[in-house]
Amino acid sequence: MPLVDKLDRFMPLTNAERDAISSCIEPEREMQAGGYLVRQGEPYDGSYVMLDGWSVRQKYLRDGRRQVMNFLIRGDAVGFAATFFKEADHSVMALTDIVYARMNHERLMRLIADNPRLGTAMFWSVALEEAMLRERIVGLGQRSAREHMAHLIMEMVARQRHAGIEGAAVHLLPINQILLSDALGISPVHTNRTIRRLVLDRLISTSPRGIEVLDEERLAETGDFDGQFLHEAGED
Amino acid sequence: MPLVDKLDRFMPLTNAERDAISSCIEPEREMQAGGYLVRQGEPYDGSYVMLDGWSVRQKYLRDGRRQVMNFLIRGDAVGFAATFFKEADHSVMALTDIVYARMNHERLMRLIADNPRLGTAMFWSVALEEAMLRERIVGLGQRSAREHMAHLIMEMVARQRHAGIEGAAVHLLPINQILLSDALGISPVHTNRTIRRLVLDRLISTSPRGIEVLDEERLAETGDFDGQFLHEAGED
DNA sequence: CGTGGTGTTGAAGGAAATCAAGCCCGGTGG
DNA sequence: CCACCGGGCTTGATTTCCTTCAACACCACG
Repeated sequence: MPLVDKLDRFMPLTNAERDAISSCIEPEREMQAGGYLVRQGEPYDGSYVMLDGWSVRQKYLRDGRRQVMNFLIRGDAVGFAATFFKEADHSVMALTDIVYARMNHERLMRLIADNPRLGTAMFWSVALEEAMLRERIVGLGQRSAREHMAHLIMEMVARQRHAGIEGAAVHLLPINQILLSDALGISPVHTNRTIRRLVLDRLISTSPRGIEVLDEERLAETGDFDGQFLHEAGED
Repeated sequence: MPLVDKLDRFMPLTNAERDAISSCIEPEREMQAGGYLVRQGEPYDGSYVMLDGWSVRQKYLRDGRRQVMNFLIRGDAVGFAATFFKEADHSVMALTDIVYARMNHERLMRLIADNPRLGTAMFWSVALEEAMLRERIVGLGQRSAREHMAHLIMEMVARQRHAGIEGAAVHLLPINQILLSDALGISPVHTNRTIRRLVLDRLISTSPRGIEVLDEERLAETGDFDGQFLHEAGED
């Protein structure tokens, strides 16, 4: 199970622990691109795990502007900490057709109570999400469009790799330029120019299906990306 | 205890629960302005609660640029979820002389195991932190300097009010313009001009000690601030 | 009475937004 | 079959916001 694998990356779990978490995951469901896992302004319906496909976490302002917080892939949890809020302050929308599962929250909380190690692992997962938000803040606040874009692409490559998504699909992002511009906080036109320049410099290439990374090393360099913030290796 | 009061705002706690949490808080300590609770690149030393004064959560890039994530006041937890990381990806620095306390993390985790309601409350606190980070992302990505500044000031006013900091001090922020510029992701010069314009419009006033809010309603309006994201009222 | 940190303001330059036009391509319908 | 349409991508020209550079005022402090 993707979530179990993700936690295992941080803290090797016993088989019993793996089974325990898995037992909180309800049967798989599917959703079409454009569907919502969480709707801004409405109550949380529960918490979920992404099993396949891409989603986006985004927030609309009253006047229609949109900010993309993050992209979600296999193994990412949705609304785990936030279910306690009475209504969602942002949305989570399926970007492609996705496979996901509901988590039985009560059961999970009970398991955490019985096994503190699982609690630690879940807290780690929440802290990881926070670290990614902080990285987006740094990108938006301090980095130029070019740096920020390079950083975001590298982040997605690294996350997909961690999630065990390998092969040709690794580098392809199902993200169009409008979406990307709302993630980087810049206009679509400027997004396009920035992409073109990265292509010209042979750092990435584009195709109708998305962006492909050509030179990871130089892309990481231009984005000042080091992956440390993903806390790849666990503490112990 | 400020942390207890904060959790209590979300989910009314029994006296036993209040005592339980308080029992995890070690004796008060003090730190001078400029000291560090968490140092970027070094291991977490533990987790803390702010009891008085102001701190700032910030991250430095390799080339010296700095981004401020957030300001911390009474009742805010530091490093609660993140202690599990092997090293900190950001710093928390005392902005004024502060009073704080260490949390006994193991004991707290054990209490959470024994009382799921406490776990829920702690998760809520973490989710609240996340919500504030998301709001900073929206501000940096979509709002103009003027909107963002108005929003940030209103956020700090609301948070201080929630933390029970009343009276004349409510509106005064011990934040200089350089710090503010690193929070808003703009240059110090532009920060100054933006402040001046807010003063000219009689939304705020400045004094050697900081910023004072003159017209909360119009300031909230120009910042598109609604406070919903602070999830003031608990779910039930 | 210098000295350094902070705030303020003007002028010039640059990064990104906006406005505008045209392209490619897949879908749809006459 | 082809005309038409719309969504996404691309590029040029102009404008706006913000940065950078520079100078100076203020004040706490040694």
